[in-house]
Amino acid sequence: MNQKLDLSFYRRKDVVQIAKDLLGKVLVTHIDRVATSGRIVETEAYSSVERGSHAFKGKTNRNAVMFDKGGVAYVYLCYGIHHLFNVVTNEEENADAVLIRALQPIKGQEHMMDRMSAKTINRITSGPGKLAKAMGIDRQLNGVDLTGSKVWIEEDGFEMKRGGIVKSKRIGIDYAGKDALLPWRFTLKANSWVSV
DNA sequence: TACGTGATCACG
DNA sequence: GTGATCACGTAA
Repeated sequence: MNQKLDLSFYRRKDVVQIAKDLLGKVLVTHIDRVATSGRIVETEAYSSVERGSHAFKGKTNRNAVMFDKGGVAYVYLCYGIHHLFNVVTNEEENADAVLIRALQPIKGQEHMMDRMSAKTINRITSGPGKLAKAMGIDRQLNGVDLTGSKVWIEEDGFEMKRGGIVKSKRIGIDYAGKDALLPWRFTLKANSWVSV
């Protein structure tokens, strides 16, 4: 049986390290009696002390769960269309989070294709909006406990290769000025499921 | 490159 | 109330 990541994983202080550690882990959802899972191949770290983060300007209605204790989901609607799934980290009032940007499908591929109205599985979870839809994630999961029964992240014995992580700047946050240049996006090297 | 889409937030 | 903005995806 695979091992769910526990609260001690999420409540560490170094969100950049957590973003790296999440690569190779498996995101699992059980939603509407449908089970899906996929290996995490792309993440981005967000810290409340830099302009790229939703929490930079303080607590608002939307970002409130980012200020919770680590180990809950932060899900919000982006551009009126896409749900984006984040993992809240660090201790209470330290509003750090990791955006999950791409997965390699493992379980429930037929269901993912249904949800996406897609004919093939190809690149169906390569991007944060797409993977949320394919996994059945929406704002109902905002604030949900990541050690519960709807959504969690687990280990399955997958071994990360040495030197297998590529870092780059984060996507789509040009408004953050020089903070947009921070190399806080992490991908699995040469993995074809990474987003474009 | 351009734009749909709707919640959210900072103004009054 | 109102308007600008947005951690995307797809089409062209």
